[in-house]
Amino acid sequence: MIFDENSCPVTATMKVLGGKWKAILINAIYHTSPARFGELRRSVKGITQSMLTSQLRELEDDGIINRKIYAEIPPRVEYTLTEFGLTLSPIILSMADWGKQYKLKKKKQD
Amino acid sequence: MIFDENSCPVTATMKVLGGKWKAILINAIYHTSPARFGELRRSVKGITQSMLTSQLRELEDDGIINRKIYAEIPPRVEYTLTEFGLTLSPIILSMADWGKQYKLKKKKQD
DNA sequence: CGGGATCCCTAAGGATACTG
DNA sequence: CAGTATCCTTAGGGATCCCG
Repeated sequence: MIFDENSCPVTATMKVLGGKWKAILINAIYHTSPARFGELRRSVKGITQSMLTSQLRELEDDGIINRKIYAEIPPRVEYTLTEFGLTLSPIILSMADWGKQYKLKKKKQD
Repeated sequence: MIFDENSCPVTATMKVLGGKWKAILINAIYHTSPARFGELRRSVKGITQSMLTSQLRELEDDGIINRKIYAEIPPRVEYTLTEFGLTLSPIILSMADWGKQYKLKKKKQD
């Protein structure tokens, strides 16, 4: 069997939620919907403004999240998962599950 | 709610199957078990020997795959998923599923 | 408040040659 | 056959400053 990087659907998924921040951002928006920009910046520990902006844009381009702008002063922007983004939740939730098991396993090794 | 990079189980999972090759390698070994080194090098298109070696080592260190060495000439090494590695299959399979939907969606956008 | 623009640096990834 | 060992390139990520 041939596993081509460009045709592999698993790799396609990894491109969408890969990198250091996307999975955690999807998870955060999933639990904090709607989520404001500053709210995410505070709750997602360690992320910089520029990374938060760029990752949110890429998620938006991929159809995972919605960006709703309110014409107010001061400005307000709210992020929510799209319907398509919600189809990721089984993956995110099972990843969260597995991550917990993995941490337990790691502790035993020490 | 606080989402800490170091405590987030989703991030922990991403560290295990993140990067360019690990998810596709797990998928490949899942479908080609036991998988020999050269076999993987041929079937996983585009991967180099050094990347294949390093990624397999990291997966082994994480307890995802087994590495069985046969004391033969010429040498033979077989890789299989561990029991713990098999617990990843729901994630991998749902990622494969989702990736297909994502590709369909992308095509429509063009 | 929610960004954009710019510059910078490390680490992930890749190419090549050699070996038990 | 299944790797090591080196060297090299790039892009992911980060810091800082500026703006409507």
